[in-house]
Amino acid sequence: MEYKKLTSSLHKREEALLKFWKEENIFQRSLEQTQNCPRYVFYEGPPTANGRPHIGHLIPRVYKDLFPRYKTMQGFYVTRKGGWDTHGLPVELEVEKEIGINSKQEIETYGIENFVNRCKESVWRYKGDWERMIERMGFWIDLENAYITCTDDYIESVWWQLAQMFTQGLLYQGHKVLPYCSRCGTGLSSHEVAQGYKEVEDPSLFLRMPLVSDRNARYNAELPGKTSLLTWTTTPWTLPANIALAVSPVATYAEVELQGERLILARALLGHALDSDYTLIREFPGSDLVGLSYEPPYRAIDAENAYRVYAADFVNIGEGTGIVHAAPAFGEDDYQLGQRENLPFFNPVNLSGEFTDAFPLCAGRFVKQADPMIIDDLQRRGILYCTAGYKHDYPFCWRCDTPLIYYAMDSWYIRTTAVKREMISNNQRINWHPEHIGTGRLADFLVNLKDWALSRDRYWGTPLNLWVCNKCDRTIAIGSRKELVEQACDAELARTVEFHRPYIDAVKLVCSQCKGEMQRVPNVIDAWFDSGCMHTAQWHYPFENQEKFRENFPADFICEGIDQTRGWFYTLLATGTIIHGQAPFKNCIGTGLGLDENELKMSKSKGNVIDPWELIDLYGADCLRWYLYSSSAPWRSKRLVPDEIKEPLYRFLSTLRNTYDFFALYASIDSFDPHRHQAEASDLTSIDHWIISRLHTTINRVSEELNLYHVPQATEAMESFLDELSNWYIRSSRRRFWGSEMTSDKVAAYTTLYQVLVAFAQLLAPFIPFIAEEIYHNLQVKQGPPSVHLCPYPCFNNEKIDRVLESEMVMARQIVTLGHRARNRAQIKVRQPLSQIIFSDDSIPLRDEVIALIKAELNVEQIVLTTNFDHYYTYRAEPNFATLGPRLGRIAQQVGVLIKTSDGDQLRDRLSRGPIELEVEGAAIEITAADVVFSPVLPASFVAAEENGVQLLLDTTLDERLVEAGLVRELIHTIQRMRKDAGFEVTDRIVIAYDAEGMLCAIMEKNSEVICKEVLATRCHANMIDKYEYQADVAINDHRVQIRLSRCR
RNA sequence: GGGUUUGUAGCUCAGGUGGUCAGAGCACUCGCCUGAUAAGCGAGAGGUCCUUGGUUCGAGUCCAAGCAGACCCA
Repeated sequence: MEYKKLTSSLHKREEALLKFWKEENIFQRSLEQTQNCPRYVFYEGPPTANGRPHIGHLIPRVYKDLFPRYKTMQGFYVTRKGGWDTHGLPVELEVEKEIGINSKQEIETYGIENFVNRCKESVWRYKGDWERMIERMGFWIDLENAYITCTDDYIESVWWQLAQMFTQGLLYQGHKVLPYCSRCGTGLSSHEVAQGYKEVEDPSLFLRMPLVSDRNARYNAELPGKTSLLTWTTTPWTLPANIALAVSPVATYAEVELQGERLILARALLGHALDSDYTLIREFPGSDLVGLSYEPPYRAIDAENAYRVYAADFVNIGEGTGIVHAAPAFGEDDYQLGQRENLPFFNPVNLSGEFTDAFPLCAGRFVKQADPMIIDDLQRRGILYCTAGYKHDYPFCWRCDTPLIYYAMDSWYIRTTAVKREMISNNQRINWHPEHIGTGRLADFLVNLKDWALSRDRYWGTPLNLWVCNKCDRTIAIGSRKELVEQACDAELARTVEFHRPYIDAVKLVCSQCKGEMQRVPNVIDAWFDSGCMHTAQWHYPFENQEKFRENFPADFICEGIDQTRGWFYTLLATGTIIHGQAPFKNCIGTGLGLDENELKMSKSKGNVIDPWELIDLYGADCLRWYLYSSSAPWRSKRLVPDEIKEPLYRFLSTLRNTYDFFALYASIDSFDPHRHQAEASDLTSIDHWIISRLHTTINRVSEELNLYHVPQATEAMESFLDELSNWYIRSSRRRFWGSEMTSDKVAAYTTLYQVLVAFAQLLAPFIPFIAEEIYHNLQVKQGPPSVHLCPYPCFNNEKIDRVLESEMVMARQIVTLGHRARNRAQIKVRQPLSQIIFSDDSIPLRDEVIALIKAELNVEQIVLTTNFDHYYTYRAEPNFATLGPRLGRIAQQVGVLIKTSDGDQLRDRLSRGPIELEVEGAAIEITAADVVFSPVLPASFVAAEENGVQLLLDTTLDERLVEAGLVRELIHTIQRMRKDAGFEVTDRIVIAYDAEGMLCAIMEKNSEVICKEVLATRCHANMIDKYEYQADVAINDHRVQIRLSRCR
C-alpha cells in the first residue's frame, strides 16, 4: 500500500477538499445519516447581505461551525438552516445613496414601489461574497433553504406573532420622547441607539435666567432682574423650546455676588461653574426656589405655569449648575416633567430636524447647525454667562451618522415591561458564555427595561399589521393572509397582494363594528423584530411545519458577537418570552470583537479593518480557525495581526503534517496494510499502550471541555497530545520502523500509530476540517465512511486508559530532561554512552520497557532509582566550633585540625554509632555527632541536575569500552549524515570504504557488522574503492578518517 | 457620567477558596540532538504580575481609589 504525503500547498489542499465535499454532498449526507437521531438545535443569527462580510463576522462563525460539527459527529441531528436579514434602514440607505437622494420626500417623489424594488435588489448585493467566504472557510450551513425575512411567508409568521401580542394587549400606541433620526425621519429603538454612540465635543453653555418675581416662592430676590438663575445646557438648539427650569429640592443652593450681579446655583458647583471670585450672599435648599418665575431666553408661550422653577429628582448636581433647562419636546426627563406639571408643549422643530417659523431666528436650519447662531444671539443679549467645550458621548444614527435628537412623537410600542419578570427569570435559565452577559449586562438591561419602540416611519420593512377604522377608530391586528382575505374590501386583491409597502397599503378592510373602511397604519416595524422572531418565522409557523417547529424549539446553541446582547440576544428573549413563554435558546456564546494591532476596534471609519480574504489567502482556513479556537476564550477580544495568526501553522499544523508524513514514509516503504497486518494485543509494547492511553485521556478531555463550551481548553489538550505523539512516541519508536523485516513489533508500532492517527483526525475534524479530512483520506480507512466528517466522534474508552503507565512516562520524561541537563553541564554529548544515572525518586517503579526508553534516550547503560544518595556522595568533615570551643577551650583548634584532616566518610560512619574518642596532647577527648558538620561532596566523576525536589546524578566515568562504543556511534552518525547529504533514499543499500588512522581503523573493523546494520550497508571494508558516489574527510574525536559511499545496484 | 469586562515577559495567554505562582508557548542568544520535522532537547536573557493605598504574619491572588483599552448604557 502506498500512503500519499499531505499536500504541501494548503490552498491546493483546501480547494480540492471543498470540491470533494461538494461533489460527494458530504454535508447533506452528514444530515441524512443523523436524521433519526436526537436533536441538537442551532439557530443562525442572520447577516445582512447588503454589506460585505468582514473579519468580525468570521469570529462567531468559527464557533457556529465547530459545535454543530461536533454534535453531528456525536450522533445528533443538527439542522443548520441559514438565514438572511433583509429589511430595514441600512438597506434603504444604500438605495438612497445609489439613486442619489437624501430624504423621505424624495423617496415619495421617486415612488415607493420603485424604491422598494430597488431595496429588494440591493439586499442581495454581497450575497455572493458571503457565500464564497462561508464556503471557503469550511462553514457548513444550509444556505439553499435559508430563511429570508422579506418573504411573504416570513412576514406572515411575524404578523402572527404581532397579532398575538396585540390580542394580549401588549401592543400600544404612545406619545413619547424618542431618539429620532431627522435624516431618516424615524424614531429608533434603544438597541439601535446603542449602536451609534460617539464621543463628541459640544458647546456647553452657562446662561443667566433672570428672576422676574418672587410670587409663590419662599425665596425672595433682593434684586429682582439683577439676580439670575445660572443654568447649564449642552444642547443650545433646545433653548427655544425651554418651558421650565428644574432644581433638586434637597440640594443646597447658593446666591453669590460677583462683578455687580447676583447668581444662583448649586453650592457644590460654585467652584466648578464660576471663573472669578465671588461673595457668598446666602444658602438655602433647592425647594425654596420652586415656583419662581424667570425670564426665558426665548419666550414662545403665554401660560401661567410656564417659565417657572420646578423640583425634579433627575437633576444632577455633579456637573453644570444644578439648575436644569427643561424642553418637554426634546428630552425624556423634560417630557415627563411636562406631563406631571401639565406644562404647555412647544416644538419649533419639524420632522426633518429643522426649525420652523415658530422660531424665526433659525427657521429652515438644521438644529445642530443652529447652535452657533443661537449662541451668538444669547451672547449679544447678555444672557450667556460663559461657554466651554464639553466632551461626552452623543448618539448618532447607527447607519447614516446623523446626530440623533430626542423628539416627542407618536410611536407603536411593545409593552415588554409587562413581561419583565418572566424575561428576567427566563434569562436566568440561559447558559451564558461568558456568564457575565446574563448576570451583568443583560440583567441590568432587564431591570431597567423600557417598552420596545417598534414602529418606524419608513418604507422597506415588515409592515405593521394594524388597521384602523376611519369611522369608529377601532384598531385590529391581522395575523394571517386568511384573516386579511376574510376582512378585505377586495378579497381578490388580498389573496394575492405582496405584504410589502406600497402594495399592502392598498388593502382596505371592512370594520366589523361599524362597517366603515379600515386603513393600515403607515408604519413598518423595527427590523430587529424580524430577526428576533426567527425561532418561529423561519418555519412559517404556525401556518406550516408545526412538527419542525416543535422539534427545533428552543435552540440548544446560538452564538454571535457580544455586542448582540441587547440586539439579537435580547430580541429573541423578548419574543420568545411573549410568544412561547420561554427563552428560545439554552446556551449562548457571545464572542469578542476583532481589534487591530493597537487594540482598537476595527471599523470602517478608522480604516483599520482587515479583509478576511487577506488572512485566508495567507494562511488558509484551518490555520485561521485553529488560531481563533486556541488563542483565547471566545469572548475575549482578539487582536488580529497576521504575524500572530500564522503561529499555529508552525506550532501545530506543521507538526501534525510531519507526524502523518512520517507514518506515510515508512508505511509506504513497508506496504503496511492495516487490514492484512493485524497486531496481536500481546505484541503491543508499553509505549504503544501509553500513546493509546494518552489518546483516550485526550478524547475524554476534549469532549468534557466542549460540552462546557470551553474551546481553548479543548485545543490545548489536543496540542499537548500531538506534542507527545510526535516528540515522544514517534521519536522513541523510530527504530522500530527502520528494520527491513516486517516483525511483529513493527506491525504493533504501525497498527498503533495508524489507529492513533485515524482517531486523532476524527478528533480534530470539527476544528480543522480540511487537514483532518486529508489525513483521513490518505490513511485509506476501508470499511469507514468516505469522509472523516461522516465518522462518529471518537469515544473515550476507560479500559484503554492506564494511569499508572501515564505517570511512569511522566517520570521518564522528567528523568530524560534532567539527564540532558546533566550531560550539558558535563559537556558530554549524547552520542557518548555513559555507564549509569541515579535518580532520587523511587516512588513509582518503572517497568523495563520504560527504563529501556530512558536508556536509549539518554544513551546510558544503567538506571538506578533510589532515595538513598549517601553512598554516591563523599562527606567532608568540618569542626563545629560552636560546641567544641566552649567545651575544650584552648585545644579546640587542635581538635579542629584533626577533624578536618580525617576521612569524612569514616568519621561520619563512626559518629553515627555513637561518640568517639580522640587523643590530643595525651588526653582523650570525646567527640559527638554534634561537634562535626558534614557537607556532602560529589565526586568529580558525577554531575548532578535537580528540579522540583528531585535529583539526578550522572556518572561520567569513561572506560575503554565506553569510548569505543562512543566512537562507533559517531561513525554511524557520520555515515548517516553522509547518506543524507548524498541524497540517497532511506531504502538504498550502500557499500562503505574507509581509510582511518590506527585505533579508529581497528574499531571500525571490529564493529563493521553493527555499523553495516545501522546504516543499511552490505559491506564495510578498509580498502579504498575508486568508484564511489560520495566521499568525506572527517575528524571523529580527533581521529581522521576518510569515508566513501556508493549505492548497491 | 453609570454598568460590565480586560490590563501578568517583545507577542498570545495560564495562574480554584491569599502561603516556592512569578509560569507556558512563540520570538531572541548559546550549546546539543537529528533516517519525519519550517521540528526536538538543554541553558540563557527578558517582568516594580497597570498605579497607589488598605486588610493580613504573608497579595497577581481580597478590598478601595485611580489610570488605560474594550463592550454596553445614559
